[in-house]
Amino acid sequence: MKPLYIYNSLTKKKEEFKPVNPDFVGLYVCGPTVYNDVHLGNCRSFTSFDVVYRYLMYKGYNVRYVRNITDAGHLVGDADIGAEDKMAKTAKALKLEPMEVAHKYTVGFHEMMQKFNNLPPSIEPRATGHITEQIKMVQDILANGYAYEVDGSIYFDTVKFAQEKDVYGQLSGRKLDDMLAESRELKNQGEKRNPADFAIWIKAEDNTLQKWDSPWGEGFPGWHLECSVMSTKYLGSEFDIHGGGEDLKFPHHENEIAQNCGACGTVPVKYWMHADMLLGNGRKMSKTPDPITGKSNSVMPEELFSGNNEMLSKAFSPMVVRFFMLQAHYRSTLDLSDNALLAAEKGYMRLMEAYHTLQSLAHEKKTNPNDEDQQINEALNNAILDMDDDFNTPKALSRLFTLVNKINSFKSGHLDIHSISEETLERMKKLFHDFIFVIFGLLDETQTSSSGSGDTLNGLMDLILDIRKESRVKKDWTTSDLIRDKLKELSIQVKDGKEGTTWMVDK
RNA sequence: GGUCGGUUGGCCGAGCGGUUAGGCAGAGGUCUGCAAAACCUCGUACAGCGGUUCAAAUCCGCUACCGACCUCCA
Repeated sequence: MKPLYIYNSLTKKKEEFKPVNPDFVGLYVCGPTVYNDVHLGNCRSFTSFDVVYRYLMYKGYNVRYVRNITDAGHLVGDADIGAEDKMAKTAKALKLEPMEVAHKYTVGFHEMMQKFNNLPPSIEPRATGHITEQIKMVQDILANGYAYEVDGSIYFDTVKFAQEKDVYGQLSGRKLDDMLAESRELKNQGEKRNPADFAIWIKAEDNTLQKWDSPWGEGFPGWHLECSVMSTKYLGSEFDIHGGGEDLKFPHHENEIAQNCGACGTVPVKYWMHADMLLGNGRKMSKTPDPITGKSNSVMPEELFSGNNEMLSKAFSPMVVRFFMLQAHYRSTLDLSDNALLAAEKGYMRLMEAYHTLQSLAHEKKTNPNDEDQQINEALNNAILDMDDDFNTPKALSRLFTLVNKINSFKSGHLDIHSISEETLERMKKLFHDFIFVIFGLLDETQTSSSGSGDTLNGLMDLILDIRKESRVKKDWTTSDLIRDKLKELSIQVKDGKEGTTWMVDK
């Protein structure tokens, strides 16, 4: 296996990936809090990690991919000063049971992941399904002296932890002293001994909707706890990769590390990966309304698929959006705009068309050695090296497009197919397929080829194009152009080539 | 205010010391009955200023602008 390099947010360096247990990979990704519909920004980061998951498997690793569903304990604001629970807020607003809210948005989330062709994780644990384990971890942390109880709530003692373990702040690049100095006068620290402390178990009020019995009375777990608990439970106290959005780095992931370390003394994750944000109007796409404009800049996936959004000139299909995301590196911000999506759509169609063309190329086993052969193999090799270099999908995609050019040239006869060996052609067919469908996870949304049989549309198109062919032979341009123009109106593009006419459904 | 990151041609985006991706749009050409598609050719972009170097979009410094995190967000 060729080495894989991953940029590790913890060390801020690219490092060679070496799994804790050879051939097995534990991958944990922070999932959604199911109190609201997923927006496109969420989809981007889940798609980024879907490619990571796919590529690890493609390399031959046996991957256990755990992605949680947060359905409890996620607060808006500070726990100690009476903040609102996200689940409860929605439940009250919609007059639903919290479990109903969770279910509704979990179903919606799954549907959306499917539309984007993201593979389901191996395990998708829920916070509410792991209350016992969370209580146990709170107890462990208490037993190790890194937490304290105040009136039925348990707080993580960040200051003590930071003093005793040289771990806190490493991931987010924060110094606890700085944090203390600046936040001293700003915040109401309530029950906490220190503003940097955070709740790991929160005492329930009378009107709290989701609450469980614990040694400290009725309450519910703190937000960061579920990830610590569930990653440990399913992947062990030390596992390979933990992914999430850049915005989760602090405080969520930093606190996660603190909890794990506070409970069992070890740092949980070898490689931290953070996906950068999707931008809308130059700003992070967020469900939370902008405090100045009062408007959310988030684009909902449905709006994209329907075109029902003022930013968009038309509808875009999920695979076009996926392609659009693949054209940027996961660690870069990505700017969504109508123009960019339009460009992605063209590129996606071109790639898919070339894929079909490639599959139809035949070789007569006679070879005139040429450097085309070498160029093609080089592009294929490089595409793999690009993926090995921190999952560089845009670069790998660019290699594919150099092949698109070759493929079209072979078809049109500008290049002789026999300037490459049969092995190279077969290798290109195989890898081109693998990249598009297996690694990038794209689906073929194009309707093509008159070669397909049995299909009504294909049959009709064969018939129509036959009639058109007849009229062209008779130089009846009026009829042939009428057919072409009317089909165009129906979004079917007719393409006359040297070896006959093909067609495709335009987006 | 603190911490971190970004600024690449008309747009989106790779590259992160020398060989100057890719997609889209644009110009010219080939092909075509005409188009479209495809193919060929073209555009010399790296925020500004200074420095290091034989060599900088890439390293260092300063300035400007933008953003993320520091409250909840993927």
